[in-house]
Amino acid sequence: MSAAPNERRSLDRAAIVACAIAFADNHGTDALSMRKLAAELGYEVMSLYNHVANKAEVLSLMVDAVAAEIPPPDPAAEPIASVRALAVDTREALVRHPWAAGLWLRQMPGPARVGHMEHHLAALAATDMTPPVAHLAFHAVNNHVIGYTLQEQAMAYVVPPDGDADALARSFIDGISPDVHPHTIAHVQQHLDGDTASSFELVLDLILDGLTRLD
Amino acid sequence: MSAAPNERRSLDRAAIVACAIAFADNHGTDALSMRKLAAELGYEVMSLYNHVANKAEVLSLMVDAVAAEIPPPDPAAEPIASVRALAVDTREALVRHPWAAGLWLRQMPGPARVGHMEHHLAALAATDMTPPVAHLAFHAVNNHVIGYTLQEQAMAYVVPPDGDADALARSFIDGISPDVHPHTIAHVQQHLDGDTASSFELVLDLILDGLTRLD
DNA sequence: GTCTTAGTCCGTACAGTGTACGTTGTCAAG
DNA sequence: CTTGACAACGTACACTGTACGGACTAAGAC
Repeated sequence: MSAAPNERRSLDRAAIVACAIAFADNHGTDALSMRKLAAELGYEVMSLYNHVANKAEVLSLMVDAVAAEIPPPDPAAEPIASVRALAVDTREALVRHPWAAGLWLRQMPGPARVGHMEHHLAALAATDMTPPVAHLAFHAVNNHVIGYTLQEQAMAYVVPPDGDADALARSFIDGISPDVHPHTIAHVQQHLDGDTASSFELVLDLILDGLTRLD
Repeated sequence: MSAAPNERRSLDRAAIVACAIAFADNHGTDALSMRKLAAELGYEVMSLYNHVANKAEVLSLMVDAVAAEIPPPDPAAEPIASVRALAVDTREALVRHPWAAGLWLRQMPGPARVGHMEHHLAALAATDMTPPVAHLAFHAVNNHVIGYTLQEQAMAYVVPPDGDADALARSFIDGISPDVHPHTIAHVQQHLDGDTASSFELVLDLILDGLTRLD
C-alpha cells in the first residue's frame, strides 16, 4: 500500500530538519506545512511529532542548522578581520537560504547560534574597542547583516512565484508620478540599471571603521 | 438579535484598517484573523471582503497607515538633520506599533511609504553626497532603523504573552556554559543590567558621519 | 517461551484559518 | 413601483496545527 518503507530515510530530527530546509529553499517557509513535510519524507503527519515538539521547534532547528553552516573565524586572523569574515559568511548563509533572515530574529538562539554569537563577541573583545563599544558593535554589525539581506530579499517576498521582478519594479515606478516622487523613481531606476553591486561590504567597512574610531 | 447596528461604526477601508491596527497593537499580528477583526467591528467575516481584497491587502494598508504617522521633515532644516529626524521618527512609529517592523519589508510600498521614501531620498540628494553614496545611504539608514527595531523587539516575539523577559534571558544564560561561551553570557548580562540605553542614535550618527566622509 | 515496557507510526478528530459563492436586505434612481 | 447597485450575511471548502488513542515493533526480564 504505502511506498516501500526501505526506500524512505528513517525518521529523526536531523532528517526532518534537512527535509524542511530543502523544502523551504524551494518553496519558501509560507508554503511549508507539517503535512507537506511529512509527505516529502514519505511518512504521515503525526509521526513527525514523535521527534519534534511542534512546528515552532522545526523552524527553530532550521535556523540553527543555517547558523551551523557558517564557518568559524580563523583564530590566526586579526580580530577585526574575523568580525568582517563572520559578517560576510553569515550573509552568504542567509543568501543561500532566503527564508532564514526573516526567521533569524524570531527564534530563540539554539546551540549553533550561541556558538556564532560567541565567535562574534570574542572577536570584538579582542579588538581595541572598549567593552561598551564592542557591545554596540555586535548589534550594529548584526543589524547590517540581517537588515541588508532582508531588504535585498524583500522583493522576493513581494514578487509572485516565478514572476518577473524587473517587470514588477517597472510597473511600480509607472504607478507613481514623476512630478511628486522624482527621487523615488530615480532610486528604483538605479536598481534596475544594476549599478549598485556590492554595497553590502562597503557599508560594512564603513560601520567597522566608524566603530574602531570610537572609544 | 445582533447588536444594535447604530452602535457599530460603518464599515469601510479606514475603519477596518484602524481596527486591525488597534488589534495588532494589543495582540500582535499572529493573533489577527479576519474573523476576529470582523467580530471586533461588529460584523461578519465576509462583509470585510466588500471593502478589502484579502488579508494581504489589510496588512499592506496597515503598514502604510503606520508610514502615514511619520511626520515629514522640516523643509527648513539642514538636509542631514532631516535624514536623521526621519530615521528617529520612523523608529518611533515602529516602536509604537511593534508588529510594523516585521511587516515593513514584506509589503509593496503603498502611497504613504512612497512619500516617506521620497522625503528620505530628497533629503539625501540635498546633502553633499554624490548620487551613488546617497543611494547607499538610503539603504544603510533604512537597514539601521528597521534592523535595530526588529532586533530590539525580537525578545517580544520569543517571550510568551505577559511572560517575564528578564527571567527568560536569565534562564537563557543559565543554559549555556560559562566556560565555552563567556562572552555571550557577559553580553546578555549587560542587557539585563540595562546600561545599553540609546545606542540607536549613537550608531545612526556613526553611520551618517561615515557616509558624509565618503565620496 | 511469555510478559512487560518503550518507542514509533498512523487514523481520526477538532478547532481555527482564508475566502469563493450565492442569497438576502436595503436604499436610491428611474 | 420597479430596477439595479451594493453591502451584509450564511454556508461551504480546502487547508492548517496538533491532541488523542490504537496498532505494531523491538528489547529486555524472567
